[in-house]
Amino acid sequence: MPVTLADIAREIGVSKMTVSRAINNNPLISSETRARVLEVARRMNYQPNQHARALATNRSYLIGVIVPDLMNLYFAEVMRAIESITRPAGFQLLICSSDEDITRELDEVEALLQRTDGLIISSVFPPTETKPYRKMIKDGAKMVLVDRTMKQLSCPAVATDNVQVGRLATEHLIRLGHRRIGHLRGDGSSVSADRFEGYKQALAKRKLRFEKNLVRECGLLESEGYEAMRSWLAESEVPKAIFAVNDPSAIGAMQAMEEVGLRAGKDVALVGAGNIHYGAMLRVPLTTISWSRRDMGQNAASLLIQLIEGKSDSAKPQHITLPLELVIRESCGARAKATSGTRTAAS
Amino acid sequence: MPVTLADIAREIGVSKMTVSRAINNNPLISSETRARVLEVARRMNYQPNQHARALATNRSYLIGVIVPDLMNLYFAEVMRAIESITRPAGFQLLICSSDEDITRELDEVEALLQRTDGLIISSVFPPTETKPYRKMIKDGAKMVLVDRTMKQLSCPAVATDNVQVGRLATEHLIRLGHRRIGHLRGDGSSVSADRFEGYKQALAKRKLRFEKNLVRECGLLESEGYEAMRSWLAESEVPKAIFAVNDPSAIGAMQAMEEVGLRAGKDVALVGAGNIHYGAMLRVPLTTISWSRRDMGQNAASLLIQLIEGKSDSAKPQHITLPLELVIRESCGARAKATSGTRTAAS
DNA sequence: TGGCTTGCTGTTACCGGTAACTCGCGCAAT
DNA sequence: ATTGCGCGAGTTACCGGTAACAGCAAGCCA
Repeated sequence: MPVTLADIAREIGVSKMTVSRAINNNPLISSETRARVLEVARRMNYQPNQHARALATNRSYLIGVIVPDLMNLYFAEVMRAIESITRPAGFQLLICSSDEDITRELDEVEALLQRTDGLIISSVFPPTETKPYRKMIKDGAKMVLVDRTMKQLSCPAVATDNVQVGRLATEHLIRLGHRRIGHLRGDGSSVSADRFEGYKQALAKRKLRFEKNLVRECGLLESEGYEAMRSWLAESEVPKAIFAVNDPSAIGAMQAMEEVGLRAGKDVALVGAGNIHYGAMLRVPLTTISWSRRDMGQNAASLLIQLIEGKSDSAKPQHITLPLELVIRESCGARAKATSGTRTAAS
Repeated sequence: MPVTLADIAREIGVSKMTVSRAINNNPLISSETRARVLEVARRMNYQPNQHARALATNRSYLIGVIVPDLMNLYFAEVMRAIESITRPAGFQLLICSSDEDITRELDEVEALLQRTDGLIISSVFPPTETKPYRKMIKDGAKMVLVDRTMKQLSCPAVATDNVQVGRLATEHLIRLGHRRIGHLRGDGSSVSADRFEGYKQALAKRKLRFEKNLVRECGLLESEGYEAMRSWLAESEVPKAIFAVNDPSAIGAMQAMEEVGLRAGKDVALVGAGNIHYGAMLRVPLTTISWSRRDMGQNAASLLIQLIEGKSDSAKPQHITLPLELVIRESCGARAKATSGTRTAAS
């Protein structure tokens, strides 16, 4: 049904190849012929078959993106930034969500590798389990890690120093006078582990004792933050200051607190991480650690395109670390004047 | 580099076709042969080339989704619902954002039609301009409209009755005692037009005069709601009650109000539409009109899959309209007791 | 005039699958 | 013994592009 190169060729009386060359702006063709072909192509509403093209050239001009959670606006911002680079470069995005699930992530990755030129992954994998990815990279898979990285993996990556994230958040709470500081510690992913490590380092630096029962397991989803805080509230005394592994979990925790009449910033000092879009507009504006989602996405996209175009030295993959800043709002109890929060550059 | 059917065939000493049949569970093959093939395929880590398959079968198992705004969590919820249906059916999603831009939407649609089996579109087009889509559908394009529909287009669609949305919101404000009700009226899209129409109908029904200067042009993005309200505040008196075309614009307007010391729910009664995720958690929880994003996405996905599988009667495309409810929170000034808001079924 | 570029176009084969048809063989029925 | 049938596997062609090479006329120089 759709028009093919052959149809156009027949119509004008030239070969398929000539038409192909005209369409692709190949210089080995006279400008009159090209003009004629393009005119007819337009008239017949020719649309190249992308699958055929991909099969012949082994390039699909598709980039796969795997994020852990579509409902986390943090990733929406990163994707938007990715798109701002890939789109002008002629790539389209195949976006998938792993829903913070390892098995699902692996499924997605394997499916996407077949149909894309490369992947941008925010991986849910624990930092130790790099085997599957190691293998894929050895087999020539082109991928870039973003936000959630695996240090031992020889693969370009864009992230923040998550140990530093944990330290900044915890130190801020210590500075506010708190001595018993709790932590909602996320899952087994590298981000969670690193932020937890930063939390411990901050305590150690100020000679505060690390208490195991001040740390609660919790996922990275808002719903998980909510559940974690609910059970914490039900089971024991909750500390007066808490660093939550990320903004969604902090927001979930905040909700659970409100349900029992506790208010963040007054009864419990709360700090998150990620600076998601609605953080400043919440009932209690969220104090958080911030970094540029735009730089994150744009850098990741550029790195991947370099990989795809073969313009990067694959011997030593580039790792980009983004600078952090502390954004002080009300949830930590240090009332900020400006609505948008006081920003303190760091690291 | 990657393993192909031919490699496996050579390895075992059978034909490509036999391998293909084994992989695709074709019954015309002995179970011993199949077992042997599958074993070798697994051992060699065979991954079928999707482009070749798509070229040969004219099926890509890709579904394109075009939404107006990735940062609007409303659409994140819809996409998630779409995925919950398409994924088990074996399709992957190619997600694009039109950024509320007509030209860009058309670009995306044309690009996606080439590589997908069908599209789910939340169209930014004004309801009158249906020509491009009409043509594509005539040419056999498979598409389903979601949320933003075009009534004159013969194409399956899932949406709400947006006139009703405008009426419910406006009537609620009237019920609260307001007589001069303003409206942030969105753009030229059908949703905006319909909600505006509902606003006017509600006024007419209560014999309230429609005042042109109580209606302000505004887009559907949060930033546009913010800008619209800012200039409104700068230029003239803002009415004591406002129906904003959707939640993001309402939230943007709320921010602009806060900047000049006005508080939604106290100084100005504000109602949005869409019930986005953070609506209940905002500094001033947002009163809104709600409908199921889950049903919306799931229905749209099912309709499209029916279209693709050829199981639907394409003569009369199905239109699904979702029921509405009013969710009363604080921004309208009617203080609700429960945090989650009072829900009133309607329509 | 012959040989050599140069510039444009055509030919052939191939990318990696699949549809549709063909073929050979064993076995039951005639 | 012949026929017919069904099963399992192979052959061939094609999906719609593109790479690589071949061909061919005009133009230039010796």
